[in-house]
Amino acid sequence: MTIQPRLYNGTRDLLPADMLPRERVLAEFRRSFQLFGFAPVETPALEYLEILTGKYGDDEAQLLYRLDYRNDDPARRLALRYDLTVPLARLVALHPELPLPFKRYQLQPVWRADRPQPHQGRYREFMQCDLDTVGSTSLSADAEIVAVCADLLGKLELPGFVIRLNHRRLLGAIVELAGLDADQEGMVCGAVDKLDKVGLEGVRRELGQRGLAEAAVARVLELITLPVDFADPAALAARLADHPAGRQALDELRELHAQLLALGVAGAHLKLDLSLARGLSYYTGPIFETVLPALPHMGSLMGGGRYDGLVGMFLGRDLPAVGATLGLDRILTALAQLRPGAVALTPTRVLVSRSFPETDALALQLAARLRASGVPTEIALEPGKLKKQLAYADKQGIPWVLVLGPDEAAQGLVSVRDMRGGSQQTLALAGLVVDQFS
RNA sequence: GUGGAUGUAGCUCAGUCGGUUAGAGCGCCUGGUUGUGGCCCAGGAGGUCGUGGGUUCAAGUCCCAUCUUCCACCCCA
Repeated sequence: MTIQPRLYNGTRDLLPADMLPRERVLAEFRRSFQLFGFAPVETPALEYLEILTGKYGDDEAQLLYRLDYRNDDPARRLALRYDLTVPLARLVALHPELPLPFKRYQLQPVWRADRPQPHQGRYREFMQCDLDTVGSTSLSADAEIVAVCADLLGKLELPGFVIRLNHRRLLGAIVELAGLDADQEGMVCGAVDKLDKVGLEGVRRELGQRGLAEAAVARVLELITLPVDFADPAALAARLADHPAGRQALDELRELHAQLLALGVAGAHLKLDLSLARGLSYYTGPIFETVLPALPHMGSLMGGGRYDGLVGMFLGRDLPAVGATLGLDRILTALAQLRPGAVALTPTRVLVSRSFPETDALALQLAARLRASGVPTEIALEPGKLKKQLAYADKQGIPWVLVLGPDEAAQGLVSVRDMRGGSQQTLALAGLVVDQFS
């Protein structure tokens, strides 16, 4: 009786062909984060349920994985973390000794109980790559976060990525100017967020269906479709003339934009977009999100914003914060869809074959020498037919095979076979140039 | 969570109006002697037809249930 091997939907095994590109991208992430002075942390997969609840919005109850463990005691209920931002807020509140501003990055999986859609890079267990600055109200903190993300997306050669920028208080101003109550903001933003997907009429229909008066709908649509441009937001600014908070939010976005340009982010990647809303309820200031025009079915690859009230929920006093999340799995899915091609199955560059007892020790010594020079090297673990060893190298995509038999050994030589081209040459064993293998 | 599909060999899929030992391509294994992969040739292994019921003389094929996976929406990474 064997147990049926199976995977929970929305989780996956990552094979070498998945992990090798993944590790490359992760290394790039770490490098960029540290280059901007962010330091790594990790937090537990498990948190007390009460830490996580009440932070994420309407669908939270449905999406949070609660653990069926000590469910009798409400104070001890546990859940799998849903993101890395709330655990960070909890961490900061628990470590008041940390010097501020605290700049940290965190690369860890999170869990969400929604319906998986692999083609959209959507899973129940997925890796989030977070970057946050806690303890600064400066717009430079916001700018830095966005700049790191732009830097990374550029390095990964994601074509034409667009960072949409908006401001929570600007959305609030629009709702007020449309003559609506503040408690309708969430609903309005939710509908407005779909503008680029369902179009103007789609948004109009949804707002109508949700009970908004026609006149109010018209005012909302008029405001969010105002021609907006960082360089010349005149029309919007005019409409906000009598709304100081909205006016200030717009000024903040313009300042953010100016700093991003100064930090070297290309203006073509930046777009002021009044329809960007974002569902997480903890955002309070500038918000941003990145999608790829080439892959409209894919959700956002990166998203974030300022959340000045979240840490205060744990600390008792507000501590400002701003951060972003990069979706590693989604980025890798996007890259695979945009640039399909052969992927490596192994890091091995050289296979040292073994078919001859009399030169076996010599072959092992050769492998040791290559490794000492930094060349990822395998030895044939089961000496035998050379044919099988070559077939193995071929299937694994190992580019070089070395053959060191009695013929070669007698003259101090080694045969070097190029598996991709199919050519082979015999070189002096002592003068082997390892550079050609790396 | 809402709506729609799907399930036959490791993978991608055929399988007629229900009818006898369920097929193909790819992959895998062995061989085509003596130290050489890919291409070619010859052979071979591998299937509870997702699962459980039902209809029928007879079910991969029809009906019901269930599970699985996928797609769109919702939301987001």
